[in-house]
Amino acid sequence: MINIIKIIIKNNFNLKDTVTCGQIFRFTKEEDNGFTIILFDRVINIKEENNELIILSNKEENLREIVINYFDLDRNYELINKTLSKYDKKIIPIIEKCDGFKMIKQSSFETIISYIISANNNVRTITKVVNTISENYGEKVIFNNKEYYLFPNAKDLKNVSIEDFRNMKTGFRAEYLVSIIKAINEGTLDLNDIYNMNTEESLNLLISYKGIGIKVASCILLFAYQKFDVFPIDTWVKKIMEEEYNLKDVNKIKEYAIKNYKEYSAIAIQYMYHAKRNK
DNA sequence: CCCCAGGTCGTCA
DNA sequence: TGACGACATGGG
Repeated sequence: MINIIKIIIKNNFNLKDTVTCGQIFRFTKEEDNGFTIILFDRVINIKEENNELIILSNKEENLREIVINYFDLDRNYELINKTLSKYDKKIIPIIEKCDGFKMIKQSSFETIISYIISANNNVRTITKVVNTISENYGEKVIFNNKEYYLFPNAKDLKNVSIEDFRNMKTGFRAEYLVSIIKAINEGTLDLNDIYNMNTEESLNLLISYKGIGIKVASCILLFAYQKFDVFPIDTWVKKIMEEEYNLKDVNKIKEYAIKNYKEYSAIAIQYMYHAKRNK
């Protein structure tokens, strides 16, 4: 039988907002307010209870470490939030709405594929497409007597054609997916190299691939590589920055973020996104 | 039939 | 460099 792992929550942790805010796409909300999430090589069920996280998984190996790492539970967000509010008083109510919010550390390959699909798309559709790809090419996992499918790795997608991707409703992004999957399988692109690169180098590398522009590259570096000095400015962030700060132009927003949010600009922008999109 | 969604590409000046 | 239309798909 499956063992239960319990993790005591030391700092604030808002499981619901962290999971549902649009960082990740492969989860389901359960009736008991817990979540079932597919991450890396396993499926977990997680819920909050009496200041503890209760976790079940189909795979116990390193489960505690993997969950703590995935939800970034050891990072001091109090300090980050203090830094953000230091030069910008207007962001304080936004930060308060994001209390307990963590930046999830995702699989690099899954993040790249998901965020190429995210271009000019909405969260619901992205979720549907990413799940379809997983169901067709990912490893099947049984958990709680239900079938789940892991996100496929690059080798699993080696022979998937543009037409195949089109049939999975990726739209015009199909050729971009095929192209970068080929680069990874041929070894011209090694996703692990990016961990050792600085932000500018890694941005330049990523945007050299078709389908990855500055916004998608920023999301990849934020969500998979924990580079916080990027600017994932999407339509929602543009809206809130125009309403609250009277900043229309993307470059003006960047300028403001560099000046006021320093090395944590991406987290500030993520807070803005969350505050605006999730009302 | 319109507009919009975690934008990017190619083209033209 | 900067502006601008096209691009697949689904929902409001």
